[in-house]
Amino acid sequence: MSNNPLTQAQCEALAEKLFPKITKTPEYYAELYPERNLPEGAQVTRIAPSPTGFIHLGNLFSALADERIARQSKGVFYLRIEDTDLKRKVDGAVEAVISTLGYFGITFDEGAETDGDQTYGPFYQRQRELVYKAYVKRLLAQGLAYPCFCTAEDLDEIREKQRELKLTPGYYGEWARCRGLSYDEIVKKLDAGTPYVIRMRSAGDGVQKYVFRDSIKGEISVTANNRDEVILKSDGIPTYHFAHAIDDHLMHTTLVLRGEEWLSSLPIHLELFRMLGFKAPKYGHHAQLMKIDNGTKRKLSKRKDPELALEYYRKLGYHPLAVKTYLMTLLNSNFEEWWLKNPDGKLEDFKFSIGKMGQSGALFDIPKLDDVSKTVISKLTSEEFYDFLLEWANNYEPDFEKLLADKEYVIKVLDLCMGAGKKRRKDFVCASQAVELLSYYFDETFKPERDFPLTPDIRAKILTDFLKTYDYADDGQTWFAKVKDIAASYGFATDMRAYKENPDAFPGSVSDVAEVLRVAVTGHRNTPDLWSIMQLLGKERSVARIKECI
RNA sequence: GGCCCGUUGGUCAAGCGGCUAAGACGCAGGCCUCUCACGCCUGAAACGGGAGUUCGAUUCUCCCACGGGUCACCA
Repeated sequence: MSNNPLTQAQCEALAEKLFPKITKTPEYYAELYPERNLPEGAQVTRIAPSPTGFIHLGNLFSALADERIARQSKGVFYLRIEDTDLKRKVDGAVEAVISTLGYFGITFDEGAETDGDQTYGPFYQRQRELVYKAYVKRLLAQGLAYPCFCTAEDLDEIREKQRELKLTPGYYGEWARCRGLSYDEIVKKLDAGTPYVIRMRSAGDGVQKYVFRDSIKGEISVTANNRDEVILKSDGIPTYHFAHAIDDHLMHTTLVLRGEEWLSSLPIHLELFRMLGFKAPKYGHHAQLMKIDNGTKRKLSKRKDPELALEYYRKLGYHPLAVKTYLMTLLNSNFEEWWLKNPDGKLEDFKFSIGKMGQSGALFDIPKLDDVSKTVISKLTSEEFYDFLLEWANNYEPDFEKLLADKEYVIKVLDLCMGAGKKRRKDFVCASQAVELLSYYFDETFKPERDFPLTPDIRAKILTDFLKTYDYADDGQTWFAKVKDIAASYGFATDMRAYKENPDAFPGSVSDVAEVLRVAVTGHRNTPDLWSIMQLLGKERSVARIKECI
């Protein structure tokens, strides 16, 4: 007990004076939350967001890793709500966390608002106040914690002085004024009703270094903590540090995965675990997601980057599996290779390992997301993609939802647009983009750009010629033969190879003729097979659209 | 500023003392009996800098630079 001016008896008296109503002991809680009965090697992981109402990519990123590790090892993955800061609390935030993560297929075995096992609950930190206090009381009795009466101004003053002296700022050593308070002084302040916090009495010197083994980063050098960190705030609620130690011990978390911004407070946590007589969990600190801004890499920011919010992707209609898959490529460097080899493999089949998690901050790359997304969607059946579009439209695009009402027709359209068998097309990136891509299949959204090749008069002639021989009953080959005939009648090349070898020998080619038709019918220059489209649209509509262009 | 983490093509990255330094996205070019998409082929493109250890450093050590993080009664 480093320079504690109080005697053992005084410590105990103080603990009792401060927390007379706390009668449950650490032993009681140890029994209440027994060791989990899990198979060998099972990992217990968790995500512990604070209910600020903002769920971002980083949350999903770690949740994905936590979930994989737990499920893969037949362990437990739970949700704990860190609502110790009432200033940041937002109503409905917990529901938002669950629903948003749920959208991306993340579910919990236990935790807040789940119907899983409640043995280790409650999972809201606010509701665990008495648990924390039992441990605070014990620490007090052991002389490992003490009340501190410093005001915010006092602390500012201390920091200011330290800054002048070029010392490390913080409440430690001789700067920890209240650390040396006598029993009488403490009692006097307490009786006067002076507000206080409880601080841990650090035994570290802030100098000694030791090597810590991080599950992701490997060996890292840490300096022993020497700060008398606040463990219980003046409102009687613990700080993150303390709640983390208590909860993760009592809930028997085996692996804590968190952002590397926590690395600097690791010494505090380690000391806390030691002080409390707990075995510390394994830690894995992962790098942050970054973005490129004005040529420099920086952390994704809540205020400046809408793409940080998960809601952003949901709104744009990215398929949840696409976002997950992309995140997985960032999460585990060997995932992509595996995915290429196992194109039909499910995410769950991939053997995820924390050791393969990246060391440095990955840049979130939308083009790459889009590519992954196209692939993911191309693996969906038309039916599945239809259901996805429908659900999205139902939430975000009511007009589009109306168009989807004719399911039979839309499925046929999707069949065409997605291609069949091995020849899958990869046109679709997300639902909002699909609305654009599909626009010409519906009269309501058909807005032709009419960007024709060739001159207006020749184009009109081609269209007129086409209508003369057009027969809806023709099969694709017959149809195309007729298109070729038209091309030939204008002296256009009908053999594309010959045309490409000597383009100047012809005034145009069959591709120009097809293009004129394509633009007339769809309003676009790039579409899937035109004959099929016309079959789908039906004779009336196709002919009408062509006539309109003559 | 102190402390901590990081630095391989534009991006994500493999690499773990000896390699023509993988692969993916993107980009450029080409091929695929009408465009596009798909697919395939080809190409351009990288070890931040400086010392040291070593027969030999992308890989190990140190220094520097740069990037990031953190120093709250926020998590």
